[in-house]
Amino acid sequence: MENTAIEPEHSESACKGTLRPIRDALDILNGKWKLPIIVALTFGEKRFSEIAKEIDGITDRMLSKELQDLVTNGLVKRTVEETFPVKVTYSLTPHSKSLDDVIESLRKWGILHKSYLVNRDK
Amino acid sequence: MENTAIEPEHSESACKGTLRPIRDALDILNGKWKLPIIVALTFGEKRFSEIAKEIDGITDRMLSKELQDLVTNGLVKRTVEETFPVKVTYSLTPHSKSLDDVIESLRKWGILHKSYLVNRDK
DNA sequence: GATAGCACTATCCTCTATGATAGTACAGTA
DNA sequence: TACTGTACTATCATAGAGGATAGTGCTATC
Repeated sequence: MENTAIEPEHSESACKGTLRPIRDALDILNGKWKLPIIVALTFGEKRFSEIAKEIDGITDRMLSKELQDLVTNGLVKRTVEETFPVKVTYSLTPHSKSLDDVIESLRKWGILHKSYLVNRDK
Repeated sequence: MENTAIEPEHSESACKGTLRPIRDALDILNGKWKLPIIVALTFGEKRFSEIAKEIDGITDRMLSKELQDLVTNGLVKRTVEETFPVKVTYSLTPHSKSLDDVIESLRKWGILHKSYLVNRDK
């Protein structure tokens, strides 16, 4: 057993190295609503009910919870204007703007996938 | 009430138009494992157990199930070599290669997010 | 003969994401 | 006075994602 396919135990595989940041990203962006919420806010700051109106099917409960998550992770800023009644506004942070490429590539791929399905099913 | 902010009911908001393909994409790529599996296969075709080795934490059951999903959606090709014993190989399809941009942007953002966290917490 | 690898499948179980519904406190409007 | 809008929170329920464990039929290896 002098040379049973020596594994490079010192340097992990390139694959694992690539996988790590991707899994980190997915941990933050997981779920059905986080990216849609961020996308909605790329069109400008919005109030709670305005976001709800843009995203079909989301419930108040989900929107509230996901917004909190996003604020905690530094991806959304919550601003309260001390008027009567208070006005609450949500907007993107510089950090969430760095998601532009992710969003754009996902959008393009969504379109591509749809046309793929059309071609396949005919 | 002659002009109470007429909504453009004919043309939906730009926001909703952008959201649709993104939600389509997320529907296909959802879950913890699909993208990691595709990433693993970008490093070349692999056998079942080889994929399992690259992706920490995945169980056989999940890998099997997710691979089936991916094959169904045209994102992975399953090849059986009729040797003894049979050798099963998984590889990407041309269509899944169109995910390159998504994966690369996600990888970059994962790295960026990590350094964001480091800067924020100090 | 025992064990290990391969590519799975079958059960069972738990937990979390998501959904449905209702309620709150206040203000403005008809 | 009744209703609506705003920005939520609370409670309850459920489907399904995901995990743990074991088994299968075959072969190759110790």
